[in-house]
Amino acid sequence: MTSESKTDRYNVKETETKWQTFWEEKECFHAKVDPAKPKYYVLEMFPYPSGRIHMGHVRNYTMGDVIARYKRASGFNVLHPMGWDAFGMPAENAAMEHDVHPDKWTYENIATMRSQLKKMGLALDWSKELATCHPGYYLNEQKIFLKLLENDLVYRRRSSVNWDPIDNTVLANEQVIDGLGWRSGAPVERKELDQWFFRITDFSEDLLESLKELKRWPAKVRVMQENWIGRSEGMKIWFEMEGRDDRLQVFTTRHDTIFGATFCAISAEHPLSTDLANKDDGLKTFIAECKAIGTTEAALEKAEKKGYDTGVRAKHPLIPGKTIPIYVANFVLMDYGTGAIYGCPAHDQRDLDFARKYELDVIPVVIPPEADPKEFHVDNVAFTDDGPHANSDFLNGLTLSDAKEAAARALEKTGVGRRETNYRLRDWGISRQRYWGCPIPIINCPNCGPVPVPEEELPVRLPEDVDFTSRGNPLEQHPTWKLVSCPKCGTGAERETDTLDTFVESSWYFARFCSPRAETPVDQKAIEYWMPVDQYIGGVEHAILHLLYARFFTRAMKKCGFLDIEEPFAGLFTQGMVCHETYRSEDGEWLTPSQIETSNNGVAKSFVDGKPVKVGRSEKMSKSKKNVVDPEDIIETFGADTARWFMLSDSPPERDLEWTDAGVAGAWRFVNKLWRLVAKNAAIPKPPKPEVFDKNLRATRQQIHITIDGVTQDLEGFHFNRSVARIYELVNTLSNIKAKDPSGLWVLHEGLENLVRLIGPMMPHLAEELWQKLGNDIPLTESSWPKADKDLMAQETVTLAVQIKGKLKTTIEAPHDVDQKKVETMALSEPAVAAAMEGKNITRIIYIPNKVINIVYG
RNA sequence: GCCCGCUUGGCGGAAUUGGUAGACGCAACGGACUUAAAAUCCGUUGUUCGAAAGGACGUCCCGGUUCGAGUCCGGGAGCGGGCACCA
Repeated sequence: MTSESKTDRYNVKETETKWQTFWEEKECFHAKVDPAKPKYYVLEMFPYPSGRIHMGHVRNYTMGDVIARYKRASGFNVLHPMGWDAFGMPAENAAMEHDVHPDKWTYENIATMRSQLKKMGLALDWSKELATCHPGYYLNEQKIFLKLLENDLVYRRRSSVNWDPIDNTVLANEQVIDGLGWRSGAPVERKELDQWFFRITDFSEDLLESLKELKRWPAKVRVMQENWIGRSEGMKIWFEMEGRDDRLQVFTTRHDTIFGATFCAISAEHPLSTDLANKDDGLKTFIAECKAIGTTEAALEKAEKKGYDTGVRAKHPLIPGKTIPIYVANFVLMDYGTGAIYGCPAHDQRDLDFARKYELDVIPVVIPPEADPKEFHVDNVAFTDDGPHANSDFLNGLTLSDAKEAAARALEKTGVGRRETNYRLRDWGISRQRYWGCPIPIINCPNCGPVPVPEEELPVRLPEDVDFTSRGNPLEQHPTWKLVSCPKCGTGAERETDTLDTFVESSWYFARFCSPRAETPVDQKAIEYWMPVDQYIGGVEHAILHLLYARFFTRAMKKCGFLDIEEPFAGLFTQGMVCHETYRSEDGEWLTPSQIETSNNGVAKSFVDGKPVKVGRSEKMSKSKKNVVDPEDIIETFGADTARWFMLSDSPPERDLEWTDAGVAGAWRFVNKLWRLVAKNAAIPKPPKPEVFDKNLRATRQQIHITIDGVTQDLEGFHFNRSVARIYELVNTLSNIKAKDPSGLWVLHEGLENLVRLIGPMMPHLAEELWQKLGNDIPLTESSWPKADKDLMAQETVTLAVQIKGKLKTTIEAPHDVDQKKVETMALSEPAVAAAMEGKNITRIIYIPNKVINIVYG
């Protein structure tokens, strides 16, 4: 007890509060446009204000903060803002469940989370804080929307939603569980509504091509977006139909297989399906069945592939007199291509499964190179490789690409086909039948149709007096809000009651951060200086939708003259999740980690009732599985620096992190170890620099400078865990400096000063405190990043591996860059090598300087 | 179902371009200090055979390329992310 005197133990609370206050009062992190300085914009994906911050936030913001502080020390003018992605469903759910207004709920959550984030000691510019649910934000979003509308980037069409027939409510995909509504339990139907869309597909090619330029994005994210956009070159082909005047338009990428076409399939939502269903009750029933599947691609793909023969037959475009059946099929998407396909079962697995099920013909038109055209047939595995064509008239013998070309020409010549590039990407549906979102600034007039709300009447504010007890969209239920007169003709009209998808807010907030209080959506001067974001950091789960929407929106804003860049994020880093073991009681109830006691023999018991607990594998921290640790508890007990350090140690940032008590304890021990090491030695003044250093001290200095260099490179490359390991090694070395003569003391001080500067971005409070202890008047936050002395880093000798036939025999010490002859002599005279080589004939020696020498014998 | 990842000791991980696998941390064990405990410090720790010296095996599995493979290629398994209304 008494040995734990004031000098031994680090007073975390006092110190962290001290420096947080200091940074705030001095406005250290307020960013101002300064064209004389190079800028650096660091941004972490802003949080949804769900209530309290979680470990995922701590990890995300710690990483961003390390970059922000490191770049700042390296001389950049850093913008590092924070805000709230404040619109969304949870606020409405809270309103329904706890009778609290979404506005109140959201702002209270923001207040809580802001104070929690402030305790993390982040180098944030809080003066730029914004919340997307604030009218100051959504006013500008409405302005952008209207500009987009003017520029023909917005349109309205019918599109389906998940409809709960009991609650009379549109459901999010998340609210559909196994095809049933989450509250009512009723089977969910697809229902068509008039909805607004952004023309993201206008930019398909550009969004795809520009991915190549995003050099500082993870390759996997670029690949995912590439596949998502899904460019494919193919043909539109028109099939005439027996007994009908219209033609069926299909899209295919395998027009070389046209002679193998044995059926056509159309989507249940295809106009032809609707038309035919009028006279066919069986088809009507089948279409209803299709619409019960749901709207997600996964549900459609997993559903059993089914079809319904419409009885209408399509005429083959190249074989006179041949007709094939037209089916309505549940796996054909109306939104992709033309909503109609032709099937060539022999060369497409899904078509083949379908053909076998409905006993349709299977005609092979491509055969394996060595196969006999007369013998080859397809059973239950489609042949999808390249090969000579057969049973295909003028295509016979041609390879896949030649056959495609020839078929395309023939189809174009007769006017029944046209080459076309198609994209899997669909236009972005932005209508949401919900209250807590940005109102769409449109008035629907019975005479004029949709009319923009005049700019001087913006923002269209959300009404506050809303009722969440009835189901459906509160805006639509509101007695007066929607009743207005048409701005054009003055007759009675209705406001658009749909609100915008919350992805719209997150598609431009990064631009708004540059000038969050500007009267226009963005301020030119600010945006030109700060944009693009130099480093964006967030979860991989956003790899496609959010990031693609933001890329589109930036282009759309450019087209409307708001800004002059295409790509919002020059650098992207996607971090892993924070996981924890899961615990269940004997009766299967989930338990929180704080309810668990683990005894010395490793048996886990419930802290509450002493009963044994089943320890499950580690999973992403989630409320539902209760495997959560509250960051605030950790910060209260161990301080922000400990939490931050733990987040950065061990796990590579792109991978999942396993949260363990032992790991936190280790980080906490290290914080104290550092404090003791520096506090103890800072008391002894630094002597003048000596002329010479002995061998050990030279090695220590070498390590100090290698560490500076290594940590710098690690931070640049997002390898925080590696820099942590280097810092541990340096601390071990510095702790072991025995000689306290002037030269030893000088080196110790050199090491400590640099050490403190290196930990600055990771443990800013402790680093500031130690920096002050070392006698510095200028705060660390205003000090520059250390520079490694390359001369001191040079290695005098290296350890070489000596291998025989690739197997390690021994190692030898040799001068750096020594030539091969000398190494050979040294290696062969090693006893272990000599013994192993006795009587053997050397056939080859491979020498990789400073790494390895490999002796190969006959 | 489709697209994209990941898999290395008891555990988290390191190994910059194909060149000494296991750095660093955690846990465990042994020791020092202490009346005792905590804290701290020192040491051992991939598996296996061996008293030791030393040997063999070893990076999810199977196969290949190479003087040499955790790293490259082909096939497979398990786990995770996304699939357009969760954010």
